[in-house]
Amino acid sequence: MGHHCCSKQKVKRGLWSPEEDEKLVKYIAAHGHSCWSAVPKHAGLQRCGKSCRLRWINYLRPDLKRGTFTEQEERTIIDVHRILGNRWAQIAKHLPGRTDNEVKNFWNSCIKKKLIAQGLDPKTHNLLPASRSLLHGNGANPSNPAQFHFNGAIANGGATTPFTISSPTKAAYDTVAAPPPPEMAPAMYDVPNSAGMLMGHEQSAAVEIPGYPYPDNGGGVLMSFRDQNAAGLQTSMDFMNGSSSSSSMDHAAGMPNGNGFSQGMAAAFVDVTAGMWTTAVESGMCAGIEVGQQQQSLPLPPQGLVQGEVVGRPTMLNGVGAAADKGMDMMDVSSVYGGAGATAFDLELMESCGLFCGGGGGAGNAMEQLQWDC
DNA sequence: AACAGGGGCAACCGCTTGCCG
DNA sequence: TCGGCAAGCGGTTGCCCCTGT
Repeated sequence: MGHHCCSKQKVKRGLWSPEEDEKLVKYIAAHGHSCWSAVPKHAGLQRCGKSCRLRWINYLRPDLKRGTFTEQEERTIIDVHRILGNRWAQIAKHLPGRTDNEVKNFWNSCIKKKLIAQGLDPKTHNLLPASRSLLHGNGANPSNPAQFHFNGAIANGGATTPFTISSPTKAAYDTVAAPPPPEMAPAMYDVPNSAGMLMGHEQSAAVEIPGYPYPDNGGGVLMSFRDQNAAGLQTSMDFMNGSSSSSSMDHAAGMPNGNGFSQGMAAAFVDVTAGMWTTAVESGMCAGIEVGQQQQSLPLPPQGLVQGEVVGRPTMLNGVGAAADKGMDMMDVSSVYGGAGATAFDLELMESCGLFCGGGGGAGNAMEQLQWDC
C-alpha cells in the first residue's frame, strides 16, 4: 500500500540507492523543496514526495550531525522528554543536527531501557509500580540471607523520615530482563529515628549474589534525605550522582539535631566518585555509624568494584558506636540483588520531592546526574 | 564456518495539523 | 464553514549487521 499522494504512480520503496540520493540532493540544492509532491517528478525519482521528504530530512540534509549521541545530548533528551513526552520533533529541536527519527530511535533502543533498568517508567519518568511495591516492602523477606536488620536503642519513637538511594546499576538493568526471584527484595534502608532521618549506601550491607553482578557503570547514587527534627527544622538533600560534580543539596537548616549525620557524612555517602568517603573519614565527619554485628560477617565486596560501591563500606563496618548515641536508633537494612541493584529507602519522599521528575533543585536537576554507559 | 538471535536504524504507515480556496 | 491537499509527526515495521553459540 503506497501513500495516497503517490497511489497514482508507480513508486519505488525501500532503501535508497546512492544514485537516488544524489539525484535528490542535486535537485534540492538547485531548486529547493517548496512542494515535496513535485520533487520526485522533477528530480527524476521513482519515489513519492513523502519518501523524498523523509529521506532528505532524516538523512541527506547537510546540517545533520551523524554518529553516536553524546552524553550531553542524552541528558537533554531525557530532560526534555520528561517535560514533553514522546514529542520527538520538539525534542529534536533542542538537539541541533539531530532528527526526530534519530532521537526516537535512540530513545527506544537505548535510553528507554536504561530508565527501565533504573526502575523508572520511561513514559512518566516516575518509579515503576514494580519498584514501588518492592521498595515499600512487599518484596522483603525476613528469611533472605541478603537482608539485614540493625537494631539499636530507640531514643524516642520519632517519626520516620524517608530517605532514598537508588543506584543505576548493571544489576538493576539486568533485573529488568530477568526479574529476580521473589525472595530477593529490593535494598531498603529504613532508619526511623528521632530526627526522622534515614541513610544508607548501596554497598553498606551488601552481599554479593550470583547472577546479580555489581554495577560496572560507575555506581551512580541517587540519594534523598529529609531531616525532621524536633524543632521542626527540615533538611533535605538529593543527589543523583554519577560523577563527582553531580550532587545537589538543599539545606533549609543545619543539622543541630544530634543525630550525628552531618552534611559531610551525607556528601560522603554520595560523592563517592570524588573519594569523599576518604575525605570524610579523615576529617572525622563520618565516624560513628553503627550498623550492627551482623554486618561484621558480611563478605567484603569483590575487588575491582567501581566507584560508588566499596567506598562506603569501611566506615559503615568499622564505625564505632555513635549511631545509637546520636539517635541512629534502629536501622532496618534490606539488601536486595546483593546490594547491587536499586537501593532505596522510601519512594514517597522521592516522588514528593520530585526527584524523578525534575524537582531536584539546586544546580541542575536530578536526571541530569544520570550516567550512562552506553 | 555456519547459524540464530538481538539490536540498531532507515523507512513506511497512518493520523493529525495547518493552510488555502 | 467546509473540504481538499500537503506537510508534520509519532508509532511501527522490516532489513541489515553484529555477536554469541
